Amino acid sequence: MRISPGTASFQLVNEFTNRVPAATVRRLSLYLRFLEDFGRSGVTSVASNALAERGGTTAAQVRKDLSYLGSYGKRGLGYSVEELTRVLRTVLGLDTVWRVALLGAGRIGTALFEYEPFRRRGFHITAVVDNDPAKVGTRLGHILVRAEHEMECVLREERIDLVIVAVPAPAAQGLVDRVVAADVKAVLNYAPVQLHLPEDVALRNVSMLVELESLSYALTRAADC
Amino acid sequence: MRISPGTASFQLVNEFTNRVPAATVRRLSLYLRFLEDFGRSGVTSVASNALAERGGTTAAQVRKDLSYLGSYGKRGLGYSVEELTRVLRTVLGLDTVWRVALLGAGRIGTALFEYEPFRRRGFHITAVVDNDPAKVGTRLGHILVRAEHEMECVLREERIDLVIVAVPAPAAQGLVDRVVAADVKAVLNYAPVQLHLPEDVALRNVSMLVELESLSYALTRAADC
DNA sequence: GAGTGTGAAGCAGTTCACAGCG
DNA sequence: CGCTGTGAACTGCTTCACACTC
Repeated sequence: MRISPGTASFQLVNEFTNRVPAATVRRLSLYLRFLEDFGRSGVTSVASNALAERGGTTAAQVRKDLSYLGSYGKRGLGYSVEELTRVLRTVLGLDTVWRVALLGAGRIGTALFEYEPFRRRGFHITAVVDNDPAKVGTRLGHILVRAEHEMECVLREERIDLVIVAVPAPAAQGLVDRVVAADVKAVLNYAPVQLHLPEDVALRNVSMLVELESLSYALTRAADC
Repeated sequence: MRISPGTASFQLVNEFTNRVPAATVRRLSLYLRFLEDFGRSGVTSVASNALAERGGTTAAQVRKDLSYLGSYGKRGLGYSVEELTRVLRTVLGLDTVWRVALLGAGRIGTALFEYEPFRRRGFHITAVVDNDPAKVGTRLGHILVRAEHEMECVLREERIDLVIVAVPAPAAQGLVDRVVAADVKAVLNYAPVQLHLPEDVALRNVSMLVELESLSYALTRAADC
């Protein structure tokens, strides 16, 4: 039930990485960010309540979350910043470089393309596709914008792992159908539509409007109490 | 237990709008989008399973969600597209114009500023603040970019309801502290930090990285099974 | 003593199943 | 007969509390 603790190049066993609740996975992302900050400021050991305070949760939550990965804490002391950073990177799959294609080079697409932290985390946008003839052939950074009808070729040539959808809503479903056919297994969707795709393709939706509207709901509620 | 159904300008009673689960609120946003689509294509009545199919949930979920708002369905028939659209707009607080300030006119800020759907939904960005002297005094669309030190004035003058934070991570907390002091009650945070603010201020975080990293986790899991 | 790891309890959101109405 | 509305069962996440270890 315990991963050999002293191993330098440890291997995460399936039993642990299996069945980590989705809510926990999202928090692991945050913890990793905090750990990196702590590391930069020279902290070597961190307790669950420090992570909790930083992330707006409780210490119990942090410990439970981390316990899904194994036993990396030292009782009476906390967690080694360096070790835990390494573990989280591995669990989240951030040891690899992921090859990402950006579909849609409009406002949002361009902003995403230029968003530094993606690259720092190993998400390399190595292909950009757009259907606007005025854009095809131009460059985003040093990446050539390719025509939409070439997408299948591009996905194959660049061995794309993951696709970011930043095209207008009506175009999105048709495009991801082709993406799925080209055997890509992960889609990050910024288009304001609900995409339908097979079970084995991972999908996350980022909706700018949903968040704003939930704030609007909160404001309305606050107003009449 | 029932809101008088025939009233043209109906009023939503507190008992209903109270305690709608957050998860439901987010789905209501989606349903509203679908209803507007249905409306545009001339559909006048829609059943729970149609909404469910469109939104990737189940019919039971849709009915449960809508039941928090009252009884707007007709048994054997479904929901009136027009009526339900109206109800959702009201519940989500989209009958009002919300006055929004954008903090940070960088890549993300600019992209958000130019994102059309915000305005269509009644979120009007009426102020932009940045601390880069090169940007202050220029215009984003027809909005003058103001200096960061003027923020309090701007928030007051423009009677801002809601703030979008799109500044670099290190600047974010200091800025929202001032925003909170200026009595703004809602914050949409795009900066990659966990913000700490009083209970009575609504906060939503949009993290580009968290979503990508949860996909990365999913890809890693998929690979070794 | 300080702080982890974890069963068990508690809570919230989802799904089921069916009575009830149009 | 079709489809809603909803208590009841269920599932899964969070919190608690405490034994355990460094």
